[in-house]
Amino acid sequence: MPPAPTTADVFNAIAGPRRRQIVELLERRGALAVGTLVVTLGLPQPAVSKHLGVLRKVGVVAVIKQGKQRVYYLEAEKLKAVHDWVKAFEELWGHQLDRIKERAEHRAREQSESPAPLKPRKGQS
Amino acid sequence: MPPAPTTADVFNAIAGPRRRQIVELLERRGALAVGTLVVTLGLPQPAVSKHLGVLRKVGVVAVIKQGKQRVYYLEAEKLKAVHDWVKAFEELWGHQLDRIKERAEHRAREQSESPAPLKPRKGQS
DNA sequence: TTGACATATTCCCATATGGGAATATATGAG
DNA sequence: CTCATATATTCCCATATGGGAATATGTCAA
Repeated sequence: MPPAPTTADVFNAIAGPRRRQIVELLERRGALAVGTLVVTLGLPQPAVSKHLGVLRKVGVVAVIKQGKQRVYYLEAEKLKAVHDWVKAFEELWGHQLDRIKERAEHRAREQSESPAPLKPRKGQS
Repeated sequence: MPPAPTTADVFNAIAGPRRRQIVELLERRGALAVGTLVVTLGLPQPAVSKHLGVLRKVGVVAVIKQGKQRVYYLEAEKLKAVHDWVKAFEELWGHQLDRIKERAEHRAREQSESPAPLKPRKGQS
């Protein structure tokens, strides 16, 4: 039973710094062949190809075959999902945090659930 | 040599769906004790505590000791980093993508670097 | 003190990951 | 066809990860 498929979504794709670097490069320089990324990142070519594979699988980048080269470019709409998700918390970081702490202390009164998944220790004597 | 410390930043923290779920819950319901999260997520308590540990380590959540309970709340400013990063690509998903593809094909002319990290195959005769 | 409750920590295991090394595939040149 | 270039794929290894199970820590009540 796969309760939570961790991988293969946009959030996971941009979790790695290297992959974020690639995305930034593709944004600043428009569209780049693998070889250019290899030189720029200073990574071995297979590593770059694998990162590009992850980004491509989730649709953050796409490829054009240009002769023997593969030119990668950004598909920025896929990043919009991330943008939208974080945007939901935008209003929060405008408010002073102390209020949040107060709210935490206030609402803590209501926290008294009995988590069923807790197994009894071993049966008392 | 750690060329790129993959872990322990905000991007990595929200990469897991479970952790994103926790963040969403804390936003919608304000501040929650671990037990509440355990019940809501249907995860065993240790798992929840570990996820909270990851989020806390990067500062996305914080804790208040409330009696025996630990009440967690959001520190939304940490999410701002993600917001800012994605925002840099905001303008891109407003433009039609065909132009980007054209641009890719256009710029592909300039892609002719010689990746040094490529080892010669076996030495030609 | 002891005991119950709430949470954290540790150990274990299966899987995913990044990068290195080697090899395979594809495409163009001749 | 063969060869070289450009990239992708595979194998391997060390490390990280999520979740289960068990245990430890902390805090309150009596």
